[in-house]
Amino acid sequence: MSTKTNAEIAAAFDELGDLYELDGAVSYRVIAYRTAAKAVRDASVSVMALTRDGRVTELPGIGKTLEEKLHALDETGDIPAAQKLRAKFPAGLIAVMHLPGFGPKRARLLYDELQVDSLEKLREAAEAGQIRTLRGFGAKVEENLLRVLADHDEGGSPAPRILLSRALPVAEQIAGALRDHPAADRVEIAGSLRRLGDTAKDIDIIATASDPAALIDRLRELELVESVHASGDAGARVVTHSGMKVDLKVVAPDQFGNVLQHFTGGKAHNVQLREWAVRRGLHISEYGVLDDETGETTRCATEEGVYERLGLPWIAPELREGRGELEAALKGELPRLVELSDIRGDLHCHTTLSDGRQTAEQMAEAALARGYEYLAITDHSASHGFGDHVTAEALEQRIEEIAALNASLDAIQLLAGTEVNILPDGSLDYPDELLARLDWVIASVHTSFGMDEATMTDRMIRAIEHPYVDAIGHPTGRKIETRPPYAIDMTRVIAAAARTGTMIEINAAPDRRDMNEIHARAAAAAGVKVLIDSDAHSARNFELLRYGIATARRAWLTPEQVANTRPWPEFAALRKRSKGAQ
DNA sequence: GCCGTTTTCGGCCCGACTGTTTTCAGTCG
Repeated sequence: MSTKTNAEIAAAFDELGDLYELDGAVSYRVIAYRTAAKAVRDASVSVMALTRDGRVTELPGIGKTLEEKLHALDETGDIPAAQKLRAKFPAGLIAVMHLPGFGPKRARLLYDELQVDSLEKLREAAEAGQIRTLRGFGAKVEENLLRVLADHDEGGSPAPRILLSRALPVAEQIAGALRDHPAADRVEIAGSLRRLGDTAKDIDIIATASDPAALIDRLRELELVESVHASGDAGARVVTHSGMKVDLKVVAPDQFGNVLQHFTGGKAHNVQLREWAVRRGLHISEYGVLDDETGETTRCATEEGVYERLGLPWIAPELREGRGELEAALKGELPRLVELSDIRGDLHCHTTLSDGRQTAEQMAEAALARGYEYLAITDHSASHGFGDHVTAEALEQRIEEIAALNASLDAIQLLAGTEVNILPDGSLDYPDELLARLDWVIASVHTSFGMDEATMTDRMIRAIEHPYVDAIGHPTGRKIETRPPYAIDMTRVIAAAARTGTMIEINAAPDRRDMNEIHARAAAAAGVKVLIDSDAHSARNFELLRYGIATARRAWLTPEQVANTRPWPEFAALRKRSKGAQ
């Protein structure tokens, strides 16, 4: 039997949490399973490997009982308690429980009283007017339910998430417009947008103003606003023409810090922060910090003030995911996170030779304008498969062109490179003699995504072991909105990269951000030098590096752990080909 | 079910909203 992935284990714990909830278990037990599921999902190493090593209880939220369940999952592929409860509750009941406005209590009552065990049965009961007869239910619930079920039928996606690169520029534009208003004092973006996650649900803005009504009016009148859904003394909710919800809250200056902290989240971070505070006799909310001893609530004008009141240093929003940041803050071990200004070169971009829009010279000039010290030109290789392939002969000619360009450009080092395809068997589609003549080789998978995990992982590791492969590009192949990652064991990939001195890229293209923050954190911890690359297909695309930086920061990466923060001579020596030569 | 700068037992985040209620339960973020 194959080893369960962290995602599969997390799903098993979530399912068991749902089943226990239906079974009426004390809520804290249910919460414990959900917490454990998150800890597993966020773990940067294989949880099953930890289990076999007897070290899994080192993960926060995993104790003796869950350790036993992990052993069962490993040995039998299932958890006995889950099997028992699945026999007790039909699967359709869990779907009922997850409907908006419904939960375990309501689902259970419907099951016990009306034998509702599926969405179809639920609809029948609602249409027959049976639901309003139940205690705690009424006509309103029944009406809302029928509406929810109708949405469900139309494949109604509940509040689609928006890619960060679409939401953030809009949020920044709105925040900028508000800041420019004379009534504005402080204006900040909050929510998952401020934490720079892959996607956001909506745009949250927190502000203070000398004249709140005037600032709220300013928002309502912005050209990009399509409609106003709610508006009052304390804020407004509007929707943009592009369909994004925008929430503006105007608050008193002396509690701006509390509100910004509260609405920045994330959920797990805030829960942990509040639990931690309770143990010290403090209670945190968006309104302030209440001290049990004095009965007084402290309001904070700044976010720093909130953390300081708790005896903690300010924590960067990108770290606020409940992944150990409180413990690190307490010990004074928060990382100095990598910043855009630390980056000295880009090791992955395309030109008109393959599918890019600008020439190598234009790309070099754009990189120079960004202050880069080096740039690798990495067009697609011989079998790219989309009509943009670069033959071996063309690449040989390109090497000469780059040499000539380098002679004419003093301030930047150009690298003659390639983004070479990793073929299904793990071999590369240029001869070794040609790869040896290049300054830089990044290898990526662009075809045959459907193979099984072991085969795909072996394929990738064969490329990693190739002496002329300096780095692996977008290692899981995911496209956030359109394509899941192919099956690959990143634990093995990272181990192979660490062993061979192969770098792994964080591809900054905002629909990729691949590797993701979990893998990037694991890679750095394993000693892999991480790259942050734009994969630019035009000079303008260099701007997208900020999204790679965001992923790196969410992965807790320091400049030291990112290879392309180094000056050129140091970076040059870090390449596998340089090490091999010495 | 987890966990300990009070605790190995007895706690376990905070507030808003909705719809049902006549003081609250359930759900949500």
